[in-house]
Amino acid sequence: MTYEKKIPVDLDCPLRLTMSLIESKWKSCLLDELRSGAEMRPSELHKCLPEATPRVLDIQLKEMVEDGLVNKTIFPELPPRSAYRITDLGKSLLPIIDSMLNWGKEHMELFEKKYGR
Amino acid sequence: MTYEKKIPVDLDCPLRLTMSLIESKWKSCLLDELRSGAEMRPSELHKCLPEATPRVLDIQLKEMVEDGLVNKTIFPELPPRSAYRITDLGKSLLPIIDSMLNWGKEHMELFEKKYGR
DNA sequence: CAGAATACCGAGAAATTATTCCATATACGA
DNA sequence: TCGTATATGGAATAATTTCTCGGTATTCTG
Repeated sequence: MTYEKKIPVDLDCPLRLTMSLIESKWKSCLLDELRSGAEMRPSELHKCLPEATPRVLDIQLKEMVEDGLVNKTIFPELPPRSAYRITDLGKSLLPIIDSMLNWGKEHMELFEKKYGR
Repeated sequence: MTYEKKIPVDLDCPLRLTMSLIESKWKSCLLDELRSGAEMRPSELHKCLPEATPRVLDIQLKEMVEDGLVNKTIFPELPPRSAYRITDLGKSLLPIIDSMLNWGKEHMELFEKKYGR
């Protein structure tokens, strides 16, 4: 496979373990999009995160399936159809995603002033 | 400079903003080490995080200073001495660090079983 | 005096991540 | 029939991040 993580997650330190599961560019956003527990199709997720290419979403979702954060269902139909759904393990990360989302909202203005636009 | 972030932080989405501040490999660990508010010297931080090279700690601390998460004091002495201290802004990230630390502790065993040691 | 410790930084190599482009196969609508 | 949508993934490239090595300068210890 072209994309294969050498060390899937970091087992040396609890903080690094958690970070290594979500630090890729779009994983936290994907968990946020999937938070309701509803099934979402790849094309739907791409519409929610248009800045990400379908390719990178595909790769990161695959890793998240492997790590147990989301499930994937493939419907044997044509045209092809598949769907992702957050698992209980993935849901247990949502409080962390929430706190990052809130922190970001509270401090966005500060960083816009500092770096920004 | 050799190491310069092209886009310092991600201003497009609150979640990405927060992530972009802490997603580098050692930043969350550095915040954790500095949490008490005490000053810590670079060599001291390296002793706490021996897996990281002094070089990468230096680079990531510099970015954290720029982002306002830590302060740096340089003492005009020889041999050279400097020290880092977490800022109020940095402290406001500690609840997030805590929740990641706790999640990691709770699920470490699961991932050790899964990906082995 | 030789060597370690101190902080820092440049340069290049290596590793990791992300992007871009192309190809597969099929059904549906214009 | 042609174009679009669908999901997926190979391959090459680009971008980013981290690692390794070496060099600066000075003090202190053995």
